[in-house]
Amino acid sequence: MSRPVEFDRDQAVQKAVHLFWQRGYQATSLTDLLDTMGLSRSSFYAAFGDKRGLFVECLDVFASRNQALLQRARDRKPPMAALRSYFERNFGQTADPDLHFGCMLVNTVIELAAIDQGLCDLAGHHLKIVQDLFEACLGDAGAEPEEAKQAAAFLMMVNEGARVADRQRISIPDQLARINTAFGYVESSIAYRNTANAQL
Amino acid sequence: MSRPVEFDRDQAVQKAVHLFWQRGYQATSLTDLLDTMGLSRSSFYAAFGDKRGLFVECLDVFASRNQALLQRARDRKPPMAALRSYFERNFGQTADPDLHFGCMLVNTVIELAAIDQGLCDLAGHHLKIVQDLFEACLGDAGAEPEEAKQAAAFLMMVNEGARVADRQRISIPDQLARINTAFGYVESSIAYRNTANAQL
DNA sequence: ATCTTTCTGGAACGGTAGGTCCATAATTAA
DNA sequence: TTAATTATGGACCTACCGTTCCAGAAAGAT
Repeated sequence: MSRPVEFDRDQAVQKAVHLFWQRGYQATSLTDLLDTMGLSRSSFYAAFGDKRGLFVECLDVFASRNQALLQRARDRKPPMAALRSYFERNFGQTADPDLHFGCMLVNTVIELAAIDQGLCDLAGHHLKIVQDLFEACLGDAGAEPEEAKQAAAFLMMVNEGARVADRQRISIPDQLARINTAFGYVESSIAYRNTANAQL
Repeated sequence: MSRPVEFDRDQAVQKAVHLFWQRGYQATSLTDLLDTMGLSRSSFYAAFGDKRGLFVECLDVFASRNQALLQRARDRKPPMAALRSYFERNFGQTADPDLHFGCMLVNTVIELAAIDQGLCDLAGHHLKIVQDLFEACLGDAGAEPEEAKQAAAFLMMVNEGARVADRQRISIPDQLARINTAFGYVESSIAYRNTANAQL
């Protein structure tokens, strides 16, 4: 009974993610969303509640895609290589400026810190999960627990910093060089620790 | 002849800086600004042109204060200590959450990247000047030119990353630990280079 | 074919945004 | 004291914001 929904919900959310990712929360108007998602006001409110509700859903989608990216690399490569590929893939992949929007989670934290604490905390929560993944990789790579925690926090700081430069359209070689510098530091630190332990 | 301006322009700009720093460009309404700065709409438009014009002025004020902070430290301390104090002062100074707004330049880059390229570029320009100051300090500390450039880019990435966490109200000890980790990496790298050179 | 249910497009809502304008108040020079 | 000039407060403007609502279109069940 009754008429079925005409639009593809998942696909509509994907497009919304792209828009929010690019322009942020405040600068994305409902009209922009409706045009991009290709549905009418009524359908929108019936399906998503309101703009903020859709944004929450988009944050979740973005975060789980992001986590899956790292998790898949972790399943397929040695731990440090997986970490590196996560960074390099996020930043060096393409020269198309239309794909350099930084990280939606980082963007959200910055834009909404003083505006909407709930959304900011949600984004922070997702970032924390990624940081935990960093820590797990570092543990796999032979870092001791305390060192893994410290290095993971450091890598998250690097990640966040890189995302800022990403939005400034830094050149890809410069970006990769910076990431390489950071990884060089971390790896030599772990290697040193491993060597020292081996000598005990 | 004629009636003089009643408000203190510099003081009004200071208050505007604080507001924009905290809330960003879009979320700060003209009404907010007028209330905080304590002047009327007419006076505002006569003195600053429009909201965007005031924001440009605020970016400049913020940037020059920021540069002066580092420059003064550089005049008074050894170069690496000056760098460190810049980071520690920006992040560890106070537990008052009302002072942890990150960096207005970083916030601007993130918020306005896809919205107002002119403002984003202006903020990026100011950040580049700070990065050049980093490079100069590292040169003073004995890093070779190429290494100084690389490490300065790295430190800017750290700076930007730290600002993101700052907006998430990360605890001060955690923040200082991350900064300490980053500086440990840089310093040991430079020290290693210096030692290796000495052995030639 | 009809009934029922649900989705859909678009008009309309109150609120607020940034910006303009003008009558009035305040000040200095003569 | 008066004339000239400029700052000021506040009403007003248009445009757009997110949201609500409703009449009507579309589709499944019988």
